[in-house]
Amino acid sequence: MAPHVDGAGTKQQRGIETRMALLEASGRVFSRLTYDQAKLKDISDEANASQGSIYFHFGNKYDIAEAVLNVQQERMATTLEAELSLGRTGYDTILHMLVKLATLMATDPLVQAGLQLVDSLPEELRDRGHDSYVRWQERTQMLVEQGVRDGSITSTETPELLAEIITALYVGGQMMSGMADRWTSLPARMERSLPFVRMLLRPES
Amino acid sequence: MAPHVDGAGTKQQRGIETRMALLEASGRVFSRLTYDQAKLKDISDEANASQGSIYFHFGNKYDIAEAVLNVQQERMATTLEAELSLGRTGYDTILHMLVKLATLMATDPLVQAGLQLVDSLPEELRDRGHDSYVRWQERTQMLVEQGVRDGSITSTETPELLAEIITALYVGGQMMSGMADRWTSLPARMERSLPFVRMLLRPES
Amino acid sequence: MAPHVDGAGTKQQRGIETRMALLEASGRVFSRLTYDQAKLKDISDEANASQGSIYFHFGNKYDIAEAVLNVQQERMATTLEAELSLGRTGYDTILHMLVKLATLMATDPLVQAGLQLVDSLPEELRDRGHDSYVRWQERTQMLVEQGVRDGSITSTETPELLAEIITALYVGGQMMSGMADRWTSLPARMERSLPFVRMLLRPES
Amino acid sequence: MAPHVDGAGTKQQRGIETRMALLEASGRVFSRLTYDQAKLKDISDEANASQGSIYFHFGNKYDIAEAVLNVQQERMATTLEAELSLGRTGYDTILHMLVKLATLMATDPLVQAGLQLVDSLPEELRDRGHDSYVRWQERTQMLVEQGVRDGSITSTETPELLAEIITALYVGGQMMSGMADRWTSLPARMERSLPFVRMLLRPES
DNA sequence: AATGAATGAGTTTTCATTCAT
DNA sequence: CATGAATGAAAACTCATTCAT
Repeated sequence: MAPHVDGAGTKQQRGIETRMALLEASGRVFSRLTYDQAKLKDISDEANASQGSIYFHFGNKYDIAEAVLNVQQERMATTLEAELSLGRTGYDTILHMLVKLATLMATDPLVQAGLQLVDSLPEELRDRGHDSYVRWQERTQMLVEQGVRDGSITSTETPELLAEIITALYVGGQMMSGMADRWTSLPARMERSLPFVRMLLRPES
Repeated sequence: MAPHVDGAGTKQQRGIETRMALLEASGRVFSRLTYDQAKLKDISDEANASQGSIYFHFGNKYDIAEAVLNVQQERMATTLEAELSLGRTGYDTILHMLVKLATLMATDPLVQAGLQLVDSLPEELRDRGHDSYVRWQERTQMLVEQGVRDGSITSTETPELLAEIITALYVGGQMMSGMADRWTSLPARMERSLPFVRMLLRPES
Repeated sequence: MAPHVDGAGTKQQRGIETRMALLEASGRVFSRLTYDQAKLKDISDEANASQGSIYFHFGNKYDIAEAVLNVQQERMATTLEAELSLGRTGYDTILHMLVKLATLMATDPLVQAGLQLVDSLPEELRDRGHDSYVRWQERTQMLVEQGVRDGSITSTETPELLAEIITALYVGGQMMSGMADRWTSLPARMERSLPFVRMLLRPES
Repeated sequence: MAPHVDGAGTKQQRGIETRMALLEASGRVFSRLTYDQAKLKDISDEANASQGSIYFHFGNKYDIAEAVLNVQQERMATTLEAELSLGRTGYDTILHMLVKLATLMATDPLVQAGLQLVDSLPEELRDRGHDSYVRWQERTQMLVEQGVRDGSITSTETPELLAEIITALYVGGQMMSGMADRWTSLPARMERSLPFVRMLLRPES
């Protein structure tokens, strides 16, 4: 069974390496260019492989973009999971989460590719990208609710509204720093935002 | 000499109408699709005109996208100017500006097209789009400084930081509502954010 | 509306000419080569047109093959209709029909293309080609039945069987002469077969 | 030296099995698809072998198609030889031959593959396929001549014409039943045709 | 012998742009 | 001014063939 039918179909060491090289090359290319601007030749050149190898490993352009999106979502989910598993208060988790995600975005080209890709994808995939933003806000809302329960969050606003504001703040910061310097400045920017997130969640203090 | 060279030439009635129809059709098409996804045929069909007419009126694809971007920036600038000319305090101006821009984005397809277009454009134009976000933040910063001078803003944070936060909040909200329902919900969303902007600018109150 | 959406969409004289040139070029090419062996470049070269023009007029390879098939079926149907409308006996009509179709196949490259194309087409289209053979046998059966009614056919075999035999004889002759000399010999071959068809339909005489 | 060069070399058991599996898989695949539609991957998958193995055993695509053609012609020749060696009259041999070949075609996928393959092959091979139809007609003519000599055939038509008619009838039947149900119905169809072949060869009776 | 991986030439398709009327 | 037609260069995709293990 050809690898592109099932990511785990790869049988030989060399195949695994090429597949990964292609994926990382895609990350670098898609983090600079839109789906349509990026040519398969750009990717295969960047990976020092042939154009045919993309077909062998991923099937077509759409599918390699999807693979990139999957990796991005996995890595972000993993980062999130790691924060959630530490047993901290809702409040602490939110603040740490913002910083950790910012750092991930600032350093991981595959994650950046996912971010950049979202709004240039063919319809179906773009919707998948949008969904991930919605789920992100939902996750934030759950953390706010947890924070209210554990007393670490004292705001009397609804968790829904607080999550909406925090998400907007985060997403906006991500956009602005993406435009400015390809997310390099995102962690610093996020640090600067934290006092306001605190003010939002614990207004009295 | 062709209209696209001679911006204010001897346009006849029919020509003006076609040009406008094409521009508005571009707005509708580009607000749904990226620069590359949108085909000139989509636009000419949407405008009930021929593909050739686009070349007569705009020169090429790049130029019609640029025209859309120009219209968007004009309309946003006009809206802004209108708010600035009312002689209100910096604080009031900022709040009103946020709401007015949200309403504009929610209703004007050409403005939406500009928003959607930004991150799928060829390099040079994309940079122009990015610049407009930077100028927006600068404008906000100036308004904050004005608010500090006129006493309507009492925060002790630097105007630069305040402007950064407000801009991120706005941009993030715009992204989220664009994804959710093509900006329909943006005005309502912005209203919900205002209390936080107040808290930001006048923390004691 | 682009011509390839609707064959009748062509609006200008030049367009009509190019479309026809492409169709006839397709006939010549497809009568020599299978669907896959024939390259679009062969067709556009043969028609002295650009490859893009095929896209403009027909949309894609599949559709130009379908257009060829349609023309073949039309021309054969027209020939058939002409014979049927003469008000002859069933017996006479069958004999004349065989000869007329043989002549058509021997002379019309587009009809030949249809014949040659049938068994190298993508699945769906191939089935359409097969259907036309089935309908042909049905038509023959109807003529036999008519001949029995009008007394011109005296065989006591079932019309179904007679039609099956005649059709096989015809189809086999068409195959053999197609292989031998691209259908040039088909009319002569058909003439040689007629006595046997007579013997079949009027055994006593 | 590789098997495909050394037809009778030191094949090991495993090699023989793989080669045969590939050949039979080719039969199944080529009986459904044209030369170009059939991909080597289809064949190796069908044989549960690797693509590479085809090259070891057959050299290339052209050669595996040729091997299929060879097997088809061998099997048909063998069937024919068996009938010829029974010392029957020309008349009896012809009738039995038609039935036996029909049965072979109805049951042997490799023979079916040869039939289907003929008119989609690259030029040179296709000609070989066509030749086999010509030789078939010649063989039939020889049998008619034999029948005339041994008195089992009483028609006064020339053996050439009789052979032409019988071959056309056979080939046509084969085409029609191939289209209808992949040759399943061919033996029954042939049985139905026999009375007419009799009428052809012995008109008085 | 066999396999999975890799290659690259060939083909179709796409579509911005140009052209003739 | 406008249109439909035509073009050709650029891409994606396909897949027979070769390669390394």
